[in-house]
Amino acid sequence: MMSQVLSEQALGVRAFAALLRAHASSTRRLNAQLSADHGLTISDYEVLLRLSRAPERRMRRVDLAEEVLLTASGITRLLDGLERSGLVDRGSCDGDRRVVYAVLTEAGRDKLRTASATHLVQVDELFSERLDEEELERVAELLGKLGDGDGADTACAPDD
Amino acid sequence: MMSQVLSEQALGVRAFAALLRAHASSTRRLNAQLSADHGLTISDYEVLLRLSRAPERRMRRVDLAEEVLLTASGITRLLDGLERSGLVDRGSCDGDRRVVYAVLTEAGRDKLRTASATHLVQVDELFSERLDEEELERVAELLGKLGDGDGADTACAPDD
DNA sequence: TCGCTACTATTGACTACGCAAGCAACTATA
DNA sequence: TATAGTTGCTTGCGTAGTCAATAGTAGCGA
Repeated sequence: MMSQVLSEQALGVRAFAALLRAHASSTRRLNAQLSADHGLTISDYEVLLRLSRAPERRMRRVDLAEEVLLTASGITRLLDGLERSGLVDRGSCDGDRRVVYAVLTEAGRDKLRTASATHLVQVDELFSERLDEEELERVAELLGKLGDGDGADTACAPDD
Repeated sequence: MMSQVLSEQALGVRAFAALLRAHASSTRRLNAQLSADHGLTISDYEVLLRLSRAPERRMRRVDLAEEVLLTASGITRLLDGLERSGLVDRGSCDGDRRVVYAVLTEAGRDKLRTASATHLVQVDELFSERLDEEELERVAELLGKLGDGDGADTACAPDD
């Protein structure tokens, strides 16, 4: 009776295994490239990117955390690093003194621009190497359904 | 001219972003469940699983590392934990004294069996909740192409 | 047999997170 | 206003994983 259940489960379980492998393999490669070329992790990049498209290039830390799927403490530490590198600044919020904005600096914008130039090419190389256009579209769509609830905009290039 | 390049890249880049979100969201949830219910991480589970299906329920550490996409040192530390918990044992290899087998113990088999009972259900719940059968098959296939080269057998249930 | 290179495994130092706990500031309720 | 509950952020501590360096073993060619 267990094996009955198991065979029904095989599909989801197989999909998960494939997800684990695809993620490990692609992030290892892209993270290595991004950090060698620019000293950034993928999460760093994602944060800079979100900030660059936010109004006034700033966001509350909670919101940022939610968008890049980190916890509150994760975002604090990540931003510590970006602040030390001068890519992000802190800004206070009139009207609610609990919140501390993360604000993209000029240096941060520059960094994002130069990092994008190589990173986006590398991402696309990796994926186009293995899937054709139709497949890429489909996999993005299906993975979107597996993401956390609100399928936020997931485009990955800075606006300008 | 940059924007030209960017629009061509959008597909792979979007797929990658979706992969990151889908992975973070599903592993966080499943890891939490697996560790709450059984004190195992997903990697622990994967290792126990591979061992359970290997001849004589044992594998060289290098091979294990490659299968679960960890580095050599990563496997050493992971196995340290499983050894401390008595789920895995060390075995030496006549003929090549460099290699140390990781051997699944009886306790390890039991653990894997009981963990599977809940874990597989949870994995499947998560995925079936969001994708139908045809979609699951398709996403597993596409993700398979993104995995590291040799698309090893990725089934996720113990044999017995 | 001696060295040379390749491979397996481990260790130390480090990073990137997560969780739980805590503080400070806001909101609501009375 | 007091009091209670909630939210935003930070901090201490623990864990999982990486990389670089090391040691032991294997196997080869001179």
